[in-house]
Amino acid sequence: MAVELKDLTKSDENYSQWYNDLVIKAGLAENSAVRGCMVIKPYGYAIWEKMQDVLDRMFKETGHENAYFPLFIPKSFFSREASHVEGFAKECAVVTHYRLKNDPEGNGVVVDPAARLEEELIVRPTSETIIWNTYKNWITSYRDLPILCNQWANVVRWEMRTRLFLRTAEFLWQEGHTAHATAEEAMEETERMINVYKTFAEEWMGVPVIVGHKSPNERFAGAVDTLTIEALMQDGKALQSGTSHFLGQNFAKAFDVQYTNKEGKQEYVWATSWGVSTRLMGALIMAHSDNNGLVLPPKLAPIQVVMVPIYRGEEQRVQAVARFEEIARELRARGVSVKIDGRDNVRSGFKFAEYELKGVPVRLALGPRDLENGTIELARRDTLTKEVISQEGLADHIVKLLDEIQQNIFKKALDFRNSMITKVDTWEEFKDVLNNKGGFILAHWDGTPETEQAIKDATKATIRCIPMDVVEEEGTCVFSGKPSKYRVLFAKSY
RNA sequence: CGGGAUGUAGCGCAGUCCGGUUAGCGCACCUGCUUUGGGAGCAGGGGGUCCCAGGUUCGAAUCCUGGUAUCCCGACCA
Repeated sequence: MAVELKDLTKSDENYSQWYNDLVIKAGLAENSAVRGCMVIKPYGYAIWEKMQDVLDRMFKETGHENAYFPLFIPKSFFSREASHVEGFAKECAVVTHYRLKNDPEGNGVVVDPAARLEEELIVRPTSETIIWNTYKNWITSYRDLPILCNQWANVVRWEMRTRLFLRTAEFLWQEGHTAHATAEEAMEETERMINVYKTFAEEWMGVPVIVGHKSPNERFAGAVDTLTIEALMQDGKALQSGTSHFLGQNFAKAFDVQYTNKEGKQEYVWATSWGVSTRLMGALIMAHSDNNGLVLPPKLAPIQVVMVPIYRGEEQRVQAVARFEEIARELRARGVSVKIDGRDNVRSGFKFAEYELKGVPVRLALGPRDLENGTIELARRDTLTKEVISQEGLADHIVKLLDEIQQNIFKKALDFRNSMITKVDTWEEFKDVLNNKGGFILAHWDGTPETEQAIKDATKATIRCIPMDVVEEEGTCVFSGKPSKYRVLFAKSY
């Protein structure tokens, strides 16, 4: 069971190996027999479940309901919205047959050629098409609007190269799909949901994000406008962590979804869609982890406090565990999730290292000395500090401490992120910062897709977003020298 | 689909150039004893289609031919 993490040398290509190593060794996930697909292990899934719980609650608080739509989408649906199919067609898994049969030559089973589907089915890469095909039947009058649905599901995008959590062929996510009577209402919804994501990322994951509009090049296929939250990882690369799209009337027109307004006139419905995925797990890991492993924010940690008894002989072990049981009861009564690790077949030092690797925020150790003195050893994962304190008032202390850790983790990530936003005004500076410092770059851009593409070709950096709080400012494009009205956010990204 | 590399025990690797005992090492696993306030020590033990197929040879993990799988770098992307 002994696992050792390679030393993390940030900002070079070792980081991705280190990340991979960490995900596997911390027991979050591993590669599966199917190329590009991932097995999420119980510990990783427990974190995802917590994320789901919180998000689901936030969606419901903003008026949404859950529903479920089919995994398979008839191929013809994809032809309806031209730019949508262009964005997704290349990476879809296609079902062509519905039956296997025994190989006449005796080599196991083969696809039965007689069982060819008349129309192929696409395994959903996203559900706009099947959902809008359904909404058509749900909507006839303004009284039917708005429709505010969310779906928790898996989707498949046949990516060429995959990375655990960040990009897998199949991934878990939620996708909200809403239908509105007016453009204003749909735009409000688009903004509302990106702000839900921002709140979740910052207050629960402890990951600061920048909210903004995607440039046309980076926009979702089929959207009129895409809002994004962009996070910064410790190696200086950006990670798109959630998106919310204003779809205009594109899908309503493609699927002929009209409603009768108060004046008795037929109008097309306005749409939004928004989603976050298990990629958030990647963001969580890469935003906070250190050389000892994961650092989980208390609000999402499956285990918030772990207790490790120190003992010599069975009698001492039982005593320590018994005292831990009492403390655990007090903590659980305060809503803290606790694990007592009374295993006798690994040593305490091993357990310390193991829970650090797994990112448990607080660790308590209790031995004969403590039992005698009424003290206990408390270690913080975020600062890697430990202190011996009195058992008096321990539960209340820990509740406060968990809160403090949550804030500290966020602050640390925020300070780092802020230190990695650089304003540049020349192309030389741009390249220099990108190569030697990394992080976000605020620079003027002439607003053309051609320039954006040229910058990408030259440096691999893309426009992550045009920040919401952008300030109007006269300037010249860092690449083309043409006039620009504001700075946009560039970075290399995952 | 282009460029590069690698397939040897559950994992990580050495051995391959230069063919030659019974294929080896670290971790993990099993047994026993001693240990236990930061990843224990000693002793013993189990586990192999050396990726697959064919060829050369007295003899192949090693050489040759073909296949196949995986990984990395590009293009694609939440």
